[in-house]
Amino acid sequence: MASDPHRLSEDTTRTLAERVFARLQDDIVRGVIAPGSKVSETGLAGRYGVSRGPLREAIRRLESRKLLEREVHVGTRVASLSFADLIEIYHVREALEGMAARLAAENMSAAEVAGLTDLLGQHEQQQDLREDTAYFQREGDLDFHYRIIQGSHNGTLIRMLIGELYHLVRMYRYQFSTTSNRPQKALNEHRRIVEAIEARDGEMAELLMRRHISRARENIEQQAGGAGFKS
Amino acid sequence: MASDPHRLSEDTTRTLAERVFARLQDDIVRGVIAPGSKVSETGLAGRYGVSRGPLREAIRRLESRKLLEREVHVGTRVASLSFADLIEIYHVREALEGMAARLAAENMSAAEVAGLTDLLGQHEQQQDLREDTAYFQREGDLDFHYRIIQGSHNGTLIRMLIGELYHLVRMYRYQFSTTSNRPQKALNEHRRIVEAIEARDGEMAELLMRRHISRARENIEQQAGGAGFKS
DNA sequence: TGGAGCCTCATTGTCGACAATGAAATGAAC
DNA sequence: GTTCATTTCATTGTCGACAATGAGGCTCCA
Repeated sequence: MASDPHRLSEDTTRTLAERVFARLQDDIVRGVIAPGSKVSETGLAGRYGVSRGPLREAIRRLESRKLLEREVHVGTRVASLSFADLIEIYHVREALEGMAARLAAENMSAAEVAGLTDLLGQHEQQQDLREDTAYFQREGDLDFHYRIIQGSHNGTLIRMLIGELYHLVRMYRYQFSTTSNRPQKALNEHRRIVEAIEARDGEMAELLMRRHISRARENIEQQAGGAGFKS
Repeated sequence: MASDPHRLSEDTTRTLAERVFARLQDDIVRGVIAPGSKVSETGLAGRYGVSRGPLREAIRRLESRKLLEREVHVGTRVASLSFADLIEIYHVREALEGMAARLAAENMSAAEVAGLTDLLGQHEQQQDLREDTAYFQREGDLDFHYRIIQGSHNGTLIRMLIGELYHLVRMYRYQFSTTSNRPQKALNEHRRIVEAIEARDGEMAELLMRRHISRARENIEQQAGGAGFKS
């Protein structure tokens, strides 16, 4: 993805509306467009070089993903996660990803399990060398969770988590530049989850995943005082 | 023109796109437009008396709710739930509504609990009188679940369940005209869930709700042979 | 000086027209 | 008669223009 930040790629395979949707979502999640800021249709249309038609479609889709908030006849603004919102999301993640871990332990193919073990090994090596810790925390952690969710082989579950919730989680991470203060602990927890999946122990995988996410939530709750949350 | 049943009401409070969205969703969920049938933008635009602009926005929103399936440059068709899809949804419901029941037991106000008890009383009376059983099964059951979900006071959870999953559940119910063969059992299970909530026993409420939905799923799985599922 | 009402204007909502695409219909070659 | 290429043509994708709405500024009056 080495394209100009403000121009849609010349990829003609997909439709214009889809490209502007992906582009706009990325800009929102990464914080290129400030959370809470108001965006105008004409402004965005100019920014991405499209007319308002495709843009409005993208806005509607982002709206149903809670990345944009619209008020009729007034305007659209980028969502700004409140502390309460984030805690809510983590509670839902706990339930859904716990289920995903259980299903992954039951349904993952041998190749998928091997790939997961591989990924964990890479993370441990990075951690070992003390290199690129920020990368691990920001995207590597998500890769790990993505794999397990995909491994559930439940399309509805995958859609709800990866297709909807995780965009908000990612936006939050960019918004507060969270570099977890517990990377080593998180990595150990990942290790134990993988072991449970390798052993095809669904119950254990669910328990460990729930605890893992629960601890992450508690960590956020503790740090909450300092950060500048919406309210 | 004004008497055309398919024309949108003259309600000018909301925007045209929102009204056509609500209208189209209703027609899809209720099966007025046959599942799996192809719909054209011009056709729908004529049907609802709007131009293609607002209609396309409605289509995009229904698409993200999985009520419509679109193929670029080809067309849009009404979603048709496969058996596997439905089972997936029930698994997700089990996790999410179990959580909702626990949160409801913890967070519902006294007034909300009273209202829930009231609703259950009405259902038991209807059941007792053997009247309107179909109504109970189709909408009354959903009312019960809606209340508990709302009682969780978790906006994200409410959005995912009521804002997204339940439309599919409702569509399935209309599609197969399901008159549950276990209304009395289901009602008893509802009763026990309410008792757990009244006792503020979150763990028990979650357990009972999970079991309730799990049994409903098993019931569907047993009946599956006869019905004409997509594949 | 302060406030109420009016007006202006930027922004959103809606529409019809044109371009691009894919699928069905037509016809020619074997 | 079958198959393949070509050509239509209906349908979707995109655009610019017009209408409607609400926010902010301006004037006027007490």
